[in-house]
Amino acid sequence: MPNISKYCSIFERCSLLYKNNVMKEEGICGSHIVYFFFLNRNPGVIQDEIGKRLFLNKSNVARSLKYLEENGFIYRESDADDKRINHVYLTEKGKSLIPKLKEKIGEFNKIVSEGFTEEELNTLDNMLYRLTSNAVKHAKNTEID
Amino acid sequence: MPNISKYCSIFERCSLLYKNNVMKEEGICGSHIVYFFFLNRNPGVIQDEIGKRLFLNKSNVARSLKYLEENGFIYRESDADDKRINHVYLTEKGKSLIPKLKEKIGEFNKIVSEGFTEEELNTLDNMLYRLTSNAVKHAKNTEID
DNA sequence: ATTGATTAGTTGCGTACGCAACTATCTATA
DNA sequence: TATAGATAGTTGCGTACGCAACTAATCAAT
Repeated sequence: MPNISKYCSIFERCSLLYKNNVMKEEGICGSHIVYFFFLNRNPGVIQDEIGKRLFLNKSNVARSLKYLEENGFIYRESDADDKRINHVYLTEKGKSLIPKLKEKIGEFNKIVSEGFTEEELNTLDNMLYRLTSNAVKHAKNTEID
Repeated sequence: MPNISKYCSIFERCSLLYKNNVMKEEGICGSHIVYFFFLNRNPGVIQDEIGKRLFLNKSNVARSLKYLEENGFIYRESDADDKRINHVYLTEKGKSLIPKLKEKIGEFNKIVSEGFTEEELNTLDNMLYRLTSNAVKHAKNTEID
């Protein structure tokens, strides 16, 4: 596997550049997109879980959610039984952004998957899941989303 | 391609964590490794070219090379005909680190490629090259290494 | 019930990165 | 040969990230 790591690294930088550009007009950063999708699928999830599933340090989760809350995209509710816990939800404003995000990400996906068959993309997705699971397991012994 | 981007992002973070850990004792950061390999293959390359091939902003190239030079891993020679240009080379100290780096990266590769056949890894490498080339071409219209 | 360990979340600090503005050169054209 | 534009590299600034130390709350074991 001569260059897998390098390609992931370069792809990730390109990806963030693209996302930052197209999301600027929505008032969010490229790095926020994963939170929108994750919260859309998992309303009420707690911060700690977000970090574990997305393999993000909880300090980054705290900072990103702070921004998203201050700008009205999400809200947090303290758990009734355990006051340490915050449940996180998309606001209506946050939910209303989902289609736009999907559209923009779809455009990017179309660009980078040029020349790939549907089957190849599924294979790639599956391989990257396995590769990343191995890496995550080795690093922290957790499961990714 | 539901999650390719997310997996690349997570994999990249795991990868950097691992590299930073194992390279600490060598006095370099995980992010420096690509420079060693690139300079080993391309002695005398100029900074601008490094940035283009590795898809790194030239400001980062300048900063990383400054560190590597100050710590004796590389040296730079001004071009005889064009004083703007720096040719970059590994020093003996830098070259002597290459086998160690290969060994450490090899260990990481072994971990993350658990469960993959040789053929699958070649397929993955090829697909990631194509994916990343598409992304890079779209972002900057350059070729990666 | 008290106290020590654990857990969720926040914050300060350091590193990696991109962008824009800058300097110093080189090139082209007039 | 002036001078405007292009090019290689550097630096200041802002963002994304991880780590470690912190607070507040909960749990467990006596």
